Amino acid sequence: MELKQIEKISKALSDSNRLKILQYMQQHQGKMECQEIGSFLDLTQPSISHHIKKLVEADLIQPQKEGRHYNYTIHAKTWEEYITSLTKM
Amino acid sequence: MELKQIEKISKALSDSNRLKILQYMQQHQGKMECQEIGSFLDLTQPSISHHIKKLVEADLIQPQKEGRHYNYTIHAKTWEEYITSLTKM
DNA sequence: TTGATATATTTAAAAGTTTCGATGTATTTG
DNA sequence: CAAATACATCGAAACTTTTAAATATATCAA
Repeated sequence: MELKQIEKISKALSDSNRLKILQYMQQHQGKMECQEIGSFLDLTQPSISHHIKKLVEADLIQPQKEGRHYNYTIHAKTWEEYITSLTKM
Repeated sequence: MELKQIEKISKALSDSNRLKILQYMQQHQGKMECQEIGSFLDLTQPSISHHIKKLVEADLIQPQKEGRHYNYTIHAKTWEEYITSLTKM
């Protein structure tokens, strides 16, 4: 994995709201809907949207549109590659 | 590992200059002197000092004073705990 | 002790991030 | 089609990070 990508993923992981989103996803079979987040994070909808975007851009989660919802799933491959890169580093 | 600590370490890893410092250390038996960094990173001495401080504060590296130098070693325990926390998350 | 070397700290500017209100867009429902 | 729902985008304020110049401190060497 490229250094720039490691940097990007680390940046995505460097905010506790985003870590909480990821934790929540893991506790729900790696899936969640966007609106669920509002109920456990004290943030407005645009802020949540911003955080999710960072996670998507880092390729840590993948969005799937389902009607007017989005469903997000953890992207295990990126996750593994990141961990592998850190381990080798 | 606490969420706040994961956040802090991720933040420390979210800058390519700091990643390069860590890579350099790994390629040199987990050790390096501060001045060596100036020769491969295009940064001034205060900037390098700042980056090293971030890594020390995240407990990713440990400073040891030797004369007028500092020697830094990678702190394997923190590294492992961080990776374990991510894996479990 | 004086000068040189290695690193840290302070200060300030520039750049980036986070947050929210307002508004926009797409999709479903009535 | 109009209203409601889910999410995205824009714009601006507040805050944080990165960087470097200037300065400080500690250690070694002569």
